[in-house]
Amino acid sequence: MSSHQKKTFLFEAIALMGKAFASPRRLELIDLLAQAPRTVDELARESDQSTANTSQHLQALHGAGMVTRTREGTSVRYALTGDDVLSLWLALRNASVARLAEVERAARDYLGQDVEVIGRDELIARLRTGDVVLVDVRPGKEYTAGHIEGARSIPLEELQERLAELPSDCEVVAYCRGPFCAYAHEAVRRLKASGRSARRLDEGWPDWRLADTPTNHHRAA
Amino acid sequence: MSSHQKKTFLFEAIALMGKAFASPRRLELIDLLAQAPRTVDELARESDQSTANTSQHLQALHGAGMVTRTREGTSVRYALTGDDVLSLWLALRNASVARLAEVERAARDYLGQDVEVIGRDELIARLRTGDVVLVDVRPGKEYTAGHIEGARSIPLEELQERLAELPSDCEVVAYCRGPFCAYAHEAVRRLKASGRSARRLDEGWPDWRLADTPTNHHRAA
DNA sequence: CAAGTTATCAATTTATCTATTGAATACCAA
DNA sequence: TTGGTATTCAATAGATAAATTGATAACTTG
Repeated sequence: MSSHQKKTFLFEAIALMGKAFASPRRLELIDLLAQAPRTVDELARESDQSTANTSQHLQALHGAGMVTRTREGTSVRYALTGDDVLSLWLALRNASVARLAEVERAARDYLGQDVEVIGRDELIARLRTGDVVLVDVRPGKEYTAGHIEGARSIPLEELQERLAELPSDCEVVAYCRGPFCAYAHEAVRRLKASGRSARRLDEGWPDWRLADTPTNHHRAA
Repeated sequence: MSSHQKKTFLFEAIALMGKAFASPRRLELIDLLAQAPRTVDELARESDQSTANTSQHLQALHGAGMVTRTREGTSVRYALTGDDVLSLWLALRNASVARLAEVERAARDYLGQDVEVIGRDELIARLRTGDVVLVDVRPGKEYTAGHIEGARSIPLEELQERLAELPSDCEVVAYCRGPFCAYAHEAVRRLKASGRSARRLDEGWPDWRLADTPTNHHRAA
């Protein structure tokens, strides 16, 4: 076999993983799994597609080495294989918004009116001085699977009725799944409508966690 | 338009970039562009495919925001859009070899017998004490487009006849395009066959350069 | 402006991918 | 063992993508 043919096989093998990113449906599944492992059924409901279809996409992802599957009684729980895969997804997400105007437009359209943001460094400083309260507005299960240290969980759905839990004399910072997730945007809008001072963290939990472990993200986990 | 429909549009937009990674031919082009900008004709020759086909793939990459095109007289020069795209490609390459056995196998098969490697940190230390000579065995144009500081250019093709240029009393370290490039492997094998002490650097020029600028690779360049 | 090079376009064929449907399988609990 | 739930399989139709071919357009040089 010629040398160039061998090189062709190599690129074909890499493309096995590349193909996994070619379908919007699969990207949506990856995005959900980036927050927490989930069963097929949960994924199907949350991504609004049929169970059979979801299962097939998950098998495609499994074939590309991007997710692991674990049987749990009657259901099967899928999870991202490791931080290298997570970081790959985040890199794609960030590059696409930086380089494709249509992504930027679609994101603005989905997220609605932008709200004031706070960056990582400022948040860390303000958490240290204690004049800010950090709120995780994702669903409870995702908070349980992992969250920023010092954050309290108030899922967006419960925000309205649990307003009293938040001290009224200090600023609220909300975060959610990431820059393309609407939860934190909506939370800040609601908080402001209730007369609170609020901003959203400009990154989500996966971004925060990866930045916290500054190992080389090119490598395997 | 419903909220979920807007989210669907967002993922469809991101998939525009994801699709770019779905074809082995395109990956080969990206890999070449990761070293240095090139014209359509050069890319077609180096990736061993027709000019028309190459041009079409390049247009696909351009549509995905991953390459820029510049007319230069009678030809058109393509280049990767920025470091975020480069780092995305490296992340895919590294994740695929870590997670897919077929990539690992295809790589081993293409690269042949493995040779001794040296890591980044050790190389830096040895360069400081001066008891090692670093050689860039990529084609001259790629060296010109950028190389590791302190490296000298001896393209693999010329290695045999230029052996005398290398001091015989110190170890030689060779590097090339990256871990999937056969040049450094072959260079080390030839050097050893000539009785030299030689190892290959375990990363290529793009990897080295990105690691040197420890900005967050998730962000745009 | 004519000739030659480089790149792109347009049309076609072939191959691959996606979503849907309905059936089949694996597991749990009674 | 039986019934119920969760997941996967198999088959199909529809949609997309890839490589090839030959023609066209853009530019440079003589």
